[in-house]
Amino acid sequence: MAEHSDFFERVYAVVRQIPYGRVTSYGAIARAVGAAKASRTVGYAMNASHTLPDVPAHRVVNRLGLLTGKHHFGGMNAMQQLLEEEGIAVIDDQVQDFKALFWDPMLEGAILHE
DNA sequence: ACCGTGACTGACG
DNA sequence: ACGTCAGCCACGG
Repeated sequence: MAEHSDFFERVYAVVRQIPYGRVTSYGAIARAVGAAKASRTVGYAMNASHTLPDVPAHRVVNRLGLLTGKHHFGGMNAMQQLLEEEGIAVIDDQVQDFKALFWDPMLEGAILHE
């Protein structure tokens, strides 16, 4: 009874595992779900994730650490504010010390076994 | 089933 | 290092 596509479910499952105060990239999630080339679709799935409370989409940025999707949060600074609440410094839509805050689902073994 | 869109990424100049 | 182009996958009309 998958109401949503399996692809979406896998994406949400990974995003939910993003630790507090950490961030990851769409590409990293895409690879974790087995679709490395579908990074764009990951963002698409995030757009529909607003219906799910356990999907911290604000912790998902592009591979450069830029808040490319902040515009989809309704407010201009909504995404940035959420990140700063977790102790993540964001300047000019750029996550500071992004490399250190980056959380790789593949490295953490958060991959879902089908 | 075809075409357009998109919260991306990698390669090239 | 920065800007631009093309490729890629999934969803909606």
